[in-house]
Amino acid sequence: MLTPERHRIILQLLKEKGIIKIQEIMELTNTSESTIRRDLSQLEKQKFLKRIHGGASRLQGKLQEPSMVEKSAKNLQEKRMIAKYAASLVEEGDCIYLDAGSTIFEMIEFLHVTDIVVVTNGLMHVPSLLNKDIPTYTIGGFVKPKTNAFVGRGALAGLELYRFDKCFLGVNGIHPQFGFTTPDQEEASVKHKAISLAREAYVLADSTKFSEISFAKISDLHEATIITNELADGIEKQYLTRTTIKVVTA
Amino acid sequence: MLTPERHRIILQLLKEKGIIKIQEIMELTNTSESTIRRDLSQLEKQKFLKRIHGGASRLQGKLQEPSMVEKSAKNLQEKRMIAKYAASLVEEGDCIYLDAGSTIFEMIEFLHVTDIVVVTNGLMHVPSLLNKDIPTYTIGGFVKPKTNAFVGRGALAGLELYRFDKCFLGVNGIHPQFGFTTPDQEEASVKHKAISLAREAYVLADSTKFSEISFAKISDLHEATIITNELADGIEKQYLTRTTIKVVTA
DNA sequence: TGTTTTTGAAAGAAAATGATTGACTTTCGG
DNA sequence: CCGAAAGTCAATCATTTTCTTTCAAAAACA
Repeated sequence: MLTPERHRIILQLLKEKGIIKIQEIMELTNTSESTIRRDLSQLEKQKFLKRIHGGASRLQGKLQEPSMVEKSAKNLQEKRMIAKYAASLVEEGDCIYLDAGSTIFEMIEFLHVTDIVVVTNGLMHVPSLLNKDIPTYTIGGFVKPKTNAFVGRGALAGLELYRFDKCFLGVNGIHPQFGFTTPDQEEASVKHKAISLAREAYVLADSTKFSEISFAKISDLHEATIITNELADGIEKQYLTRTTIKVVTA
Repeated sequence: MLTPERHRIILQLLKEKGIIKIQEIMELTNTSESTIRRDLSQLEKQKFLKRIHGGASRLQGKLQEPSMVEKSAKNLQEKRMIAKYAASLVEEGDCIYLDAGSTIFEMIEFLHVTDIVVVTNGLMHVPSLLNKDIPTYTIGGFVKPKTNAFVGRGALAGLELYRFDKCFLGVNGIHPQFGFTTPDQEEASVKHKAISLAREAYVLADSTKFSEISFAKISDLHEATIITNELADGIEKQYLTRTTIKVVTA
């Protein structure tokens, strides 16, 4: 077994389980303890994981944003359901804004209308959009390394050039009092501005985002319609007086 | 078995499995280890795969492959020479502009300074720049499908936000009378504006571009220094009175 | 025919691996 | 709290595998 393959397996396991023991990896890869130790050392140096006594753990402190790859493996099914519904809202002739992030990314494959224009701040979205022959604009600005999102002054100025029929956003926290929040202040500014430039704004969020609060506020709840997969019991009331929620079920 | 056939098999295997060992390929193609190694080296140089200890692996940057892979290996060599020299002009602390296009793309791997800022209109350049931990800005705007370059009103507005120490451009035609030209008018506008925003402008062009005229004019020759690999006999005079040319030799 | 390109083999360099050693951590019973 | 047993760790070494370079034979080409 080649080294990169082992690394891939280790990261995959880590993504699924959060913590792994050296013993487990040894059995799965049929290699010696020494080799696994070396692997873990390398991966730690590259900031892919954190070594702990007896194995390794995912590095994802609460302060840290999960990177794009980690996110995309998690809750993929739910995300796709939500994304599919959101995509169905897009109508012929629309000009839409697609936020960066993996949930919004899933929307692209479900976009079956042909005569639309898309503006996005997600670098990763562009190839997929072009593949579908969708005219695509980006807002420009600083490229945030971890998420590949355009942010900053350039992004805000770029946004200012456009107006949208609909905008679709991802967020990290949804809270009745504190509204929509996300860890990065720069990204929050972009999202906020996007909402203000659209006739209709939609926030795509799986159920885990409810009652969460992140650092930077994007806007109040009433400024966007929430699309989610389920609502925890008893929390409906707090939200439904403040905004519209669409629950998508399989 | 012919070389292109082997290459096809290798790429096919790679697409299916993600990682392949040299041993496997040897058995499948009935050729020697040396030959496979040579194949892998070539394919790596053309950015089709990544060599790893024991075999090869698919390169995952989805953004980096698409239409850019249509370059002959010989032309690539010249481009890389030109690109390498251009990259050596970048100094610590510079803010530089990198035009879209494959020649400029080759510059990135030769950028060995750490404290620089890059602005680009090339979507494909961004992942490579981020890989090298270089702070990267894009100018935004419409994404031209064929070249993945940002163009149009949004791109011009995005450019306006920045000023550069140096800008590096690709062109299609260089002519003493008609100046620098390129087929797409929108791209010409962006290139023209980039030149006007930079203290020093450089045009990277292999020798085949000389005496060519394309549709849209970018600027006169004197507005940029030309970096090329060779000068056809007898044409020096026509150019050297009008601009500066740096000829890079192996 | 002579020239260039492609191929396979061989030698030494480099990298990856597994086992071993002694030091360090954790656990758990007293 | 202590100390011993069990588990884990970094460092090192010998072995194996893989890599690069070089050279000459074979093949393709003019």
